[in-house]
Amino acid sequence: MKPNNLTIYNTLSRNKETFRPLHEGLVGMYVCGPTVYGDGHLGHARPAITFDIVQRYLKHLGYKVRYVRNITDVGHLEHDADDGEDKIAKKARLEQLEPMEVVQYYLNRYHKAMDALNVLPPSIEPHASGHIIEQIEYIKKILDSGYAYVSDGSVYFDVPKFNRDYGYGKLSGRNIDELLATTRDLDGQSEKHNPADFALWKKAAPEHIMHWPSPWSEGFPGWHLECSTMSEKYLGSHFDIHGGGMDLKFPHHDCEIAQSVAHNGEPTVRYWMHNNMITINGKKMGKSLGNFITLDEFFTGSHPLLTQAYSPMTIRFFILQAHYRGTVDFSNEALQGAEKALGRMLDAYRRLRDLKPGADTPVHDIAAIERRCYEALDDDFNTPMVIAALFDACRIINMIKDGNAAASQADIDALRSLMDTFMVEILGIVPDVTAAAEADGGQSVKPFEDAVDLLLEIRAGAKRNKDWATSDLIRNRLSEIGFDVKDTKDGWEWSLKK
RNA sequence: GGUUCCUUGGCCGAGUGGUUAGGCACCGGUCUGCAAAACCGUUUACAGCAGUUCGAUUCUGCUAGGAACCUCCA
Repeated sequence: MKPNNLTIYNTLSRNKETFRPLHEGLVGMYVCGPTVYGDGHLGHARPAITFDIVQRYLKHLGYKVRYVRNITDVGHLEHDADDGEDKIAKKARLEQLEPMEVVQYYLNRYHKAMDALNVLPPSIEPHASGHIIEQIEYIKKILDSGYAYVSDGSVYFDVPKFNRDYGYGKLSGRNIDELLATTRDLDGQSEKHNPADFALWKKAAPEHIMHWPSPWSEGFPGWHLECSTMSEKYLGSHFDIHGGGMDLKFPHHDCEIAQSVAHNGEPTVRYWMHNNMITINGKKMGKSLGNFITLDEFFTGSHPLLTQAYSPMTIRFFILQAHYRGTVDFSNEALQGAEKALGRMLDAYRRLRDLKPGADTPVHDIAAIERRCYEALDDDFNTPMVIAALFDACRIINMIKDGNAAASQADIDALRSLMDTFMVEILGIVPDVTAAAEADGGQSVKPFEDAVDLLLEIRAGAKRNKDWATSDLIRNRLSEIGFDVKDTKDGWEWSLKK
């Protein structure tokens, strides 16, 4: 374990708190994952990347992290909740597919997008549909404790009773009395004792195709239950971090707290973390708003709002340039700025490879930059400050490369270690790789890279002879083919054009 | 209406009661056969009003504008 002073902003206390795990050296973390009934969009990238950083940094500090991120494949009701039809079932019928086939299709695509964004997989990715038995057992315990009731084959959580005993809505700061006063009684909710009560188990309507047997009815679990059930199953009745989007604070997470407390008698989560939303032109992206852009559309540029394609790493870098608790607004101008900034950082990282020492003793205070990186991460994962510090390192790298600054071997080693640790390992920023290069670890492209170097060697010879025609011909032709060629003090460097 | 929160320079985006965030863009310079890159330098800030303070962008109040949640959504 490295000594650390990590602080985390706890949504529940509304304060930054020193992080101390429940069990020495171990961290349990649960994050609300995607509902896989459609393509992953920008909104999915934010929490995935936010908690990817949390996972990576905790691991870097030496913790053994069990990171659970669920897959919601049952239980979320459609907007027109009157017919009680499951979201996934509805989409499935639309496409004439088996529901689980829809789930698998979109889950595969989700994983592919996460890989492209260099989001590490969670330790466990449990499906709600695979934990129906556990959820039924969970409901039984809540019924036993007296905080739920059965009504016409469905089971509802008794919110007023829970509120009297423990207080409901603490996370979102909601006042239950006002909630009750402002919630209208809707048709079809008459089986509830109170409009604020939420379903733990819902009897399936005849046309509902995803349903399971239970002691109360043929039906499906309520939409808050899976997270309480699966987090307890894999992390225990008390665990460290629970994350998700801010939009989930209410009702989802407040309901989770209610369920867990009714089930165990006390809260289960120690640190609640919520990432903020992504907006497009100042408005939240939403399925109902119709302004959402899928990740694939970003990667290919195929959306009317996009003037060009943006690589997965550009998206990741852009998100990390803002703090996770702030909103971030997407615009082409901002994205293009991020793309250039990322290129600058990756260029410097590449130059690190063949940096030559020109001094015997260290001349740069790389340790100070490292300190700034740790302080930033310890301060509730302040990734923008880490990036700012790394850019200072990039400037030093460029100066050494250009011969504008001396450096010792120790300096160069420190810079390499710094960039490898913070840029690559913790921020997860790496060059985008092509599918071909990825397939065999770069073996197949090596000969082509050597061929480009050969051409540039010939060009260097032409330059020595002041044969500018040949020199420019090679550079121009390579440019047409798709390479950027830059001359340096003692040679050249090239890269594929963006 | 209720709850929570935001408003920083051309753009994005940190942060702080008094000291350069960083990136992109722009401008000037150095370097270069040219180009690109790189480096150096300059310029543009803290929504408005009032208060607390020796001093506020940073604390308090009010005003204006905006957002999320309260209903499926990351």
